[in-house]
Amino acid sequence: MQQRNLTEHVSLSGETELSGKALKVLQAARKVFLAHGFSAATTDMIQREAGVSKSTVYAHFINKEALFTAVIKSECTAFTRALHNIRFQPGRLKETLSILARTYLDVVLSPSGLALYRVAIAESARFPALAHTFYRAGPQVSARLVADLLAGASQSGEVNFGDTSLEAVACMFVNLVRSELQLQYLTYPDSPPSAEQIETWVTNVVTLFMRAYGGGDK
Amino acid sequence: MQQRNLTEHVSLSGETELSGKALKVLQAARKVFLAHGFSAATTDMIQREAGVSKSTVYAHFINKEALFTAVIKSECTAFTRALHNIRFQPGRLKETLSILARTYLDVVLSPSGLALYRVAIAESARFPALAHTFYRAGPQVSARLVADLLAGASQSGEVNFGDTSLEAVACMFVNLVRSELQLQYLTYPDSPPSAEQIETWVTNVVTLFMRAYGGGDK
DNA sequence: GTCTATATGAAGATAGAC
DNA sequence: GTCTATCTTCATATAGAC
Repeated sequence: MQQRNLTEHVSLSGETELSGKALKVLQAARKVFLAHGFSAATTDMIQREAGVSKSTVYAHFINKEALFTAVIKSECTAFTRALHNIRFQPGRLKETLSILARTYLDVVLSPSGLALYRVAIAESARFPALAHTFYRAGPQVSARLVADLLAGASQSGEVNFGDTSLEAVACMFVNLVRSELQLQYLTYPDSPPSAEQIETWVTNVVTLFMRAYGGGDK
Repeated sequence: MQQRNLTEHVSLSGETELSGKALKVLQAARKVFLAHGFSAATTDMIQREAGVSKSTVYAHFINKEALFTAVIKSECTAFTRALHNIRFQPGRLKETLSILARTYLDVVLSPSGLALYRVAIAESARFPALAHTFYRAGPQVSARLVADLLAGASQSGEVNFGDTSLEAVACMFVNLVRSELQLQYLTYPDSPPSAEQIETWVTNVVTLFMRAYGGGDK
């Protein structure tokens, strides 16, 4: 455990209580770390952003690493929570996949979703455990969600995956939904994907999967 | 231009001449920046790695930013060159796509390919122009290569893309080939994807596309 | 161009009063 | 817990001799 004597259970989302200034520090750290990454962020920026003094920062977190860890873990938790808001009803697989894809992209392409990806990847050498947490909280959870959906469709005979495992299909789906738009946004941060671009991409991806696996038992 | 009086045309790959120590500096900078990113890398590391003094570094590059820019541009050029080594013959689309996918993954999952991606993304806010260069040199070139291949297959009636544009199909293909294994390697740098994992993934992806678009005119 | 030595500033972290 | 003031280290960059 790398925190100090916080009231308990840190969470940026305010699930739980933390003395006022500690929360301010954590929120400030979130903003600064997500914007600048670990190395380029300074404790001065965080302190200033939080409106507290340096020693208040260090009263709550033993050092910069601990603060970073707290922020990233908290973001991963929030990310997973956002994913679990994705709901779908069985039947009408094509529509369901489209909705799921759009909702997933909403999270992935949100400012904090994008920044979390960037920072987790950038710091994977220095913070390997955080990178693992990120993978499990994001890509892995998403693939699991899609796999559950596909399992239902498979049982009802709506789809036929041939020799490809259901998990592999789910994994391919989430990767394909995410990758190109995310990469474009990461490399052109000033030109976020337009709503039309997103819609076209989702349509193309869903069409690809329906052409390949749709049409039921063969 | 951010370099100083180099003999001419910097290139890490040794295309061209640069006074001995300047090349040493650039090679050292490559190693250090790709390993640590921009902020965590220090000119001390580079100087030590190159076996020269601080002032030798600054005799050739006006500052740390210029050195970083030179390194990343050079890596992007090398990346594109590696991609253009991908050759394929028309006909036998499925085999050709598999070969292309494996060769592409070879480049993307190489230590320098992976590091370039990580650093370009991590520093896209501070060096937007470099991020653009990276996107064009990597993902964009790859998609173009695949599009050219698919155009041939489409003309010969080997495939039918329905309402989806050829460029979109090519883009989806390279993204799907890359994304999952790259992300796994980025988040678990100590467990590179195994040969079997790569083979399975490529098979699944190629199968997906052949099921969706193969079988010729419909 | 290249070196040694150094100026200058900034960053992480702490001391000690309240 | 919180502040102001400060310690210490280290990073970028330069000066000046050869």
